[in-house]
Amino acid sequence: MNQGMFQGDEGLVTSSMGFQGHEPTSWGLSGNGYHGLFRAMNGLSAMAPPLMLDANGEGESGCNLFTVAQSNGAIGPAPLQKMKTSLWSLGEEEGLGCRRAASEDHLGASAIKMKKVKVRRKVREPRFCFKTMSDIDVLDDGYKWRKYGQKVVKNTQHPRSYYRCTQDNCRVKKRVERLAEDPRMVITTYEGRHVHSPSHDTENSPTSSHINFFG
DNA sequence: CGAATTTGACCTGCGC
DNA sequence: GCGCAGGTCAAATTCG
Repeated sequence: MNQGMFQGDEGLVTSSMGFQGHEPTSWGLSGNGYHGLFRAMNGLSAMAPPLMLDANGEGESGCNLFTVAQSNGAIGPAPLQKMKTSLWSLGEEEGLGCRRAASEDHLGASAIKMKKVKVRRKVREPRFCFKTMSDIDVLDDGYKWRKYGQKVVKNTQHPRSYYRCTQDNCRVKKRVERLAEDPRMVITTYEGRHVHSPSHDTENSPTSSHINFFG
């Protein structure tokens, strides 16, 4: 598959994924070495950087990680019969659906381009993406998103959607697109860190799995 | 009626 | 330098 990723052992997640509205702690898993995935999925809701992909000492900051999980749970508002999710962190130049890493620079700079300030952001926002076999495009990850654009990218018949966190002064963005080779697969790419907690992550998180990592 | 989405235009960077 | 491709803006439209 993608270069720069290593394919991890496969395992099964028999509960819902780390999206809101579901039991975040009732992870079921076969196989071992997947604690990192759990942390990652929880971190997902909290918009954790890739370095959160460590729990058992596996996975390090900036590492490339690829693992596969499967869920029978219902995700988001629409019940899914079956969901298959792959999660990986993105290295510096890594990106699925990203034609070139430089576009990320462009992405970062675009936020201020309207001010005619030609300062290229040196600091890349942490970003990672995961692949989900799902009928719905936008999974409920606990945050509120506003769509601000849609674009048909080359060599794909499905448009890519651009979302921004609706929270004030939270500049997290995500892109959602379907895999060209397999339209059943939804690729969600998160960029940035939330500066707040998930919008409806209050009662169903007894272990406070959605940690705010941003202090 | 306000919020969210849609969609075409525009901007920027990269490759040729 | 030009064209292409991706990302964003913002006015128009739709939705709740």
